[in-house]
Amino acid sequence: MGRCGNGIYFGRSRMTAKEYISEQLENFLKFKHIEDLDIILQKPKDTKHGDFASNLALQAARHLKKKPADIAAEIRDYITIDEQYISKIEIAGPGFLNFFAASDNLFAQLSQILEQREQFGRSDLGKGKKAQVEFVSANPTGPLTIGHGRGAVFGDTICRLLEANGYDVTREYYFNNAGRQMRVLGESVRLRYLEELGETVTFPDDHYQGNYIRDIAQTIIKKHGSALKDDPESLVFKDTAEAAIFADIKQTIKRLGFEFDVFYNEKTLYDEGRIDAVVRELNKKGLIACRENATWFLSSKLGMEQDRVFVKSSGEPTYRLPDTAYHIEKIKRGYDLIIDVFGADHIAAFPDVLAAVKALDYDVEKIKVLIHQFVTLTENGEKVKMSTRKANFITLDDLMDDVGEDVTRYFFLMRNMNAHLNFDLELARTQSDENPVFYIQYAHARICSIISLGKTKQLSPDQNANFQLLKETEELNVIKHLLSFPGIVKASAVHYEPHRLVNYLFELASLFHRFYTVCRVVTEDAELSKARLSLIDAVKTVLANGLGLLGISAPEQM
RNA sequence: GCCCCUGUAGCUCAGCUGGAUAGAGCAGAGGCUUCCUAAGCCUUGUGUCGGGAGUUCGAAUCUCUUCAGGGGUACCA
Repeated sequence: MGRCGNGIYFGRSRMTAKEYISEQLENFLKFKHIEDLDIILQKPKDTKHGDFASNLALQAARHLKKKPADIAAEIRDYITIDEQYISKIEIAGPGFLNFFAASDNLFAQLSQILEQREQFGRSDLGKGKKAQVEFVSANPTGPLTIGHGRGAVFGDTICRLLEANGYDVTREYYFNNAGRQMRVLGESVRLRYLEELGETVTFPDDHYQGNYIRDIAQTIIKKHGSALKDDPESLVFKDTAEAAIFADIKQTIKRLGFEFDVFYNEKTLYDEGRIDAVVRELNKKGLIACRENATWFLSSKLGMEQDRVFVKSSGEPTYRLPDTAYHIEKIKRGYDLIIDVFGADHIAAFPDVLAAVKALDYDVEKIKVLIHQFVTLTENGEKVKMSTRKANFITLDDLMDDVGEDVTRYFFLMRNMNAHLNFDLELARTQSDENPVFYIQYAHARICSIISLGKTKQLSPDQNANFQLLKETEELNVIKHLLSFPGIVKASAVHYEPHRLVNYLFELASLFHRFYTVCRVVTEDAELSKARLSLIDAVKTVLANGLGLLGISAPEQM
């Protein structure tokens, strides 16, 4: 309502320039009896093309059978130029309509940023709605690695973006501590335990090789001595490992800057009978069959390529069955939005699961599956293959030790999630000073420094400063970019693409640095100084708000 | 074989619902500080937007096809 995309506010009016122009264009369409044409107002790349551009004349050419340029002229004459909103309209190129916003009203909006402060950029898009985001969800077999990092940071940032848009968000971690992996983990610990007690054992290749296994064995020795030596069935090994590894994972996640609200154990689904219920209900729909002692989900009846095994002939369910039960359980909890964050290796798993959920008449439209591509790690120009089992991995903690938490988060967020992330370890380690995150943070620190200098001269930012004095191109470019922040936050959330915000902040920092070299802020001219201090205070606000949404700190000095 | 993702400057990548001369960082070359942090700014070169066809006023963006890379296609998760 109050905010609108790239909208620019005008005075006390509740309508933005964009809304005003849209309304005028709608009226034109009605006047001409043209239907099914969308009004598209773009922010032109080139500032010479105004603040908003419309291609309406080009599109309407088909309907009206006239030249686009003539229609554009007709539209221009049709529109009432209310100087509260627009200063002029130009026709350019093949028939674009370029609208120029009235500058006085840019200033009114700038003032708004200083009034809204940390609220600026937030919206109530998801007000009253509950969202649940499931991510990381690594089984507790080892420390979180760089491979998990992307999903972790991406998931948390999605949560932050949803929260900024008014959603009530639950961060959830789903795990399974009962499968084959975990049995191997327990056995790995037991063998190391025996080794540490001086026994000679053969340690199989397919067991967990990492040093952390030995550490866990040591803690067991401290607590139990050699009492478990002849008890190969003891659950102490697995349980101790699970507890230790989970503690480690939680600590890593805390360091990344967030915490999970819920750790959901897959076992719960069995205990509550939800697994059996899924099979029973699907069976009622004729979607279950037994073949060769296994229970099959007849997904081919629902248009899937092939049927899938839900329960193996051994009696053990495949992952698809509990996943189905889990999603149904989440829907029953009453969320309006359910998000799964998966790595590309899970891409094949969800269509069958969603098909099963849908077959049982649940609303799968609420479920959004976000897939992020892999992180390919390179070191010395060579790809590093990572495997938790082989202990051939770099942990997230290692990474944060090397380059810091901020750089870690930034690195994982800066690229589109459906593109592979090429993580160059050497670059992250040795050239971290050149990382763009510092460029953005430096802009923030610089502003803090200037503002404190202003204070020594009794000059402070003021939302009622005389913004009319801001006339330089560099100043106006900064202001216009600031005003598009709410739209970026919204778009980043709606499309689940945090990298849009990353790019936005980088551009803002760039525009600020340019402004800084051209315009001196603190001068003998008190009025102008105040106006510029207020401007950079607004930049600082947006930088801090934006970095906050990415979980990256905004330092006061560097 | 089939499905999904990707292919844009030497390298790493942006490019929003198709729009007006395709952008940034790094790397290369050169410059800027009597003055608010030089972790900064400015100048400079680079493109068959993987190839081909189509849709249209207009395509890096949509459709088809083809090539290349990654992932999936298990009674593993």
